[in-house]
Amino acid sequence: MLAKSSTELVRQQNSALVLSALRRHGRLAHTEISDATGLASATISSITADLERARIIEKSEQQATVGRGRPRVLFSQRRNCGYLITVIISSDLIQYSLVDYAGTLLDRFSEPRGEGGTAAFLATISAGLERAVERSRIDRGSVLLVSVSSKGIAHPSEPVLVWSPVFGSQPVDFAAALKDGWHAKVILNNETLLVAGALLEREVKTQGGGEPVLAALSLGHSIGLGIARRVAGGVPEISAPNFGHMLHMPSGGLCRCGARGCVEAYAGFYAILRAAFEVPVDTIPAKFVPVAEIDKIAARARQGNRMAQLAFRNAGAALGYGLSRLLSLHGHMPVFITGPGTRYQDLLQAGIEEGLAQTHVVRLGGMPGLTVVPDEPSLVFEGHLNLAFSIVDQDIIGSRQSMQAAGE
Amino acid sequence: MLAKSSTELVRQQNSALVLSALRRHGRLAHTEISDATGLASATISSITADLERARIIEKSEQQATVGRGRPRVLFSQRRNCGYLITVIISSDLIQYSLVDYAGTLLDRFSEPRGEGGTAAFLATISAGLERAVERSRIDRGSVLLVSVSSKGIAHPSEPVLVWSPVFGSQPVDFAAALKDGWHAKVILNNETLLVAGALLEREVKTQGGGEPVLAALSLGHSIGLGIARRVAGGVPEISAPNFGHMLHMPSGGLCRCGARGCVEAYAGFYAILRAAFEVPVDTIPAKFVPVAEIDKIAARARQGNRMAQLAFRNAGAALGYGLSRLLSLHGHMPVFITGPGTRYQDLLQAGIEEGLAQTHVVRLGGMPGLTVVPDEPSLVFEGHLNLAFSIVDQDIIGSRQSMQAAGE
DNA sequence: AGCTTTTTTCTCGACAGTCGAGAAATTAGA
DNA sequence: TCTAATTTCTCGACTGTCGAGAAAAAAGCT
Repeated sequence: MLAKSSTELVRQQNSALVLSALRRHGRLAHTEISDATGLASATISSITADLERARIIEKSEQQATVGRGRPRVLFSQRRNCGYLITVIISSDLIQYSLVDYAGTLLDRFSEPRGEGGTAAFLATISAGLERAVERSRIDRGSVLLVSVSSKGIAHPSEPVLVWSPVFGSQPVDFAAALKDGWHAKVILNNETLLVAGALLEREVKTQGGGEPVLAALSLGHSIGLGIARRVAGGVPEISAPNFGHMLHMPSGGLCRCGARGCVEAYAGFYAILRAAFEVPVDTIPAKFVPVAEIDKIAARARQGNRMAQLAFRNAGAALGYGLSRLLSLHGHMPVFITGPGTRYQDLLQAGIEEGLAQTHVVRLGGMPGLTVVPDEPSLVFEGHLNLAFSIVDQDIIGSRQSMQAAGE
Repeated sequence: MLAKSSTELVRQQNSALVLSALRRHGRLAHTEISDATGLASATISSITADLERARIIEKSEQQATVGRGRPRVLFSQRRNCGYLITVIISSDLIQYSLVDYAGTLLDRFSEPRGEGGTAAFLATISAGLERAVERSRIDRGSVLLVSVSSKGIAHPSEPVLVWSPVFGSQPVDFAAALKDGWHAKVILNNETLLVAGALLEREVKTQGGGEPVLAALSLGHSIGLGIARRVAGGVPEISAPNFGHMLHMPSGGLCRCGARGCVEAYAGFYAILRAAFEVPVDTIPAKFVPVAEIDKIAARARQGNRMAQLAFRNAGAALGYGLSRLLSLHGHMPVFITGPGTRYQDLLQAGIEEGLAQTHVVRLGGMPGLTVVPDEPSLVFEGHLNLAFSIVDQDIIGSRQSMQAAGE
């Protein structure tokens, strides 16, 4: 069923367009906004006047005043229009970042994630959020959005972690981490989904004509995958399929998730460890493997140790077969590999390519582009900002009465 | 990048809404359209007046005149506003159907698809299309759309068959089947994609609140899969992943496509034949297997023949593992099984469930709904109409100047 | 038959939004 | 001080949606 349209929705859409142009380029003049959005100059006047009245954007006083003619007035987001907190959960740490509405990082700190069940975990996060606002003396009510990322599977609409390596299928509802005084919306996304979104945005920025779809593959203790697709004239579509726990080998090695034969049970760090030491594949996987441990195996492999080489090669093959299935089911697309596992790319590459090579998709469409992108943490943060601000902007514009009221 | 909006687009969107309501319910009164679309009565007046002026819809004279009050005037599509030809290509036949703008079937005939290369094949279709318009004495120029379906992989935007069981990776461009005098747009879609689209539309009609996503699995000589997803307030999103040639078993049985270990090489009719007769899995697959042949094997299996039973069970397992991968990469969704292979469902079922059961997605989300829907041909045709008319309507509305001009 | 009731369609004016054109503003340079 | 250049701002025309109520037309009632 299609949705009906109206003139008000037109204004909403075009306001969003103006804000997103401001996000992308930061601090724009009237004419520049007009060029970037394709809207008529008069429309820009009207929209910016509205947004200014609603205290969402402001004219920045400092103007470079270069060239002749009437000096341009630059618009930018009002910094204290609202705040955003990103919460990046990794296996041992939780990182909190406080960002203002203009997108500048105000504060960042990390805390150990601690032991205990989901309740203790949520309490830790709750405390972390409190600390974040108190350190910068910010009103809880002015935090518009808390954007959480984690490994595992997020509920498609609620901020609930449906499955995670640590808590299994015990659900974690991050909305419960906000106590009284907070009005923020909470969103939760898979970490690699954010990476895919960030990579897509980078592609768009550098060369607009790039392929509008890509996959991000994160290698580490667990295996993450995100897909980002730019659809014509709309908000990009990003998703995080359950790649790490897709079936690789029926009745195969035991996985941390309890099932058998998952991709992760062959390509995760613990699986590489298991294979290198010829431990039976049905032994319970190690909870956590220090990277140094895998580094040692990699060193042995690079010195010619057959068993170590085979461990990496089999891990690569599991990834390659998995990627071939991804391409079969989602269409051909380039793959960007990231995460701590990229340091073993030399040992994995052959297996990955072997796994891909023999399948129908690859024979038909050619080997997909495989690009290593090492700096995962900054991609995750970038992905947080992209996604979070697009939601915040949408929400702010959506609540039109606020704009009307502020106009008084 | 978002697209800019304008008042004209609003009218386009709302006109499309009116036309789609007319498609769904056929022959509606002013008030009914208003109810169905949520638009104000005055807006309906304006839009219907426009569409009538543009000779797209008309008031149907015959009114049931039941109840008191001013009698309602019913609107419906003008039948001769344009025509649509669907071309359904199967392994041995090509079926042509001529449909008028109101959606009523005017003519239908089938022809053998013949032998020879792609050029001869296109010539056959070209002749078939000519025959279709001549039999009904319809002007070639008034055919708005030719909607073609086939097994295989269609190009995402062009009407080009990128890979097919018959022609392999030799491309077939159906646009070339239209000679001079034709102005029709040509679209090509995978057959099972249309089935998925039709099933989704049926779900929407019967119970609006059903899950907004489903997969259609077509079992036969080859294996087809379509996914249909209803996104909030938009046109449904349908796709046809390359499921049949997704990797099932590394270095496995030889497939018709030339690769090894595809799902089809275990679950296609020729694969069941191969397995039942214990032919080595690397023998060249049979070009075509009569259903009677598989029926015989099924009869033997039902009488307790172990080898025949195993052939079906393994086919089922290949499907089950494949479906588990589908659910991993596309999220949990119900599966509708169709095609000639559904007559062996009793023999396949156990294997399918076995393949699904052990994977992480199914352990987490439960066994997906598996529903058998036998009548594939009518689903294919339904899918053609759904998709084709949504495109035709969009095009007609999109060309606004035609509406203005006709208004003179 | 004539009046009332009921239901539907049609019309009008208010309001929101976009656009093009051109006026107003403001600076650099002659 | 004047002119050219450049940007912002404003005005009127146009398109579109909406609510309210007028107009139309059939059924029922007296």
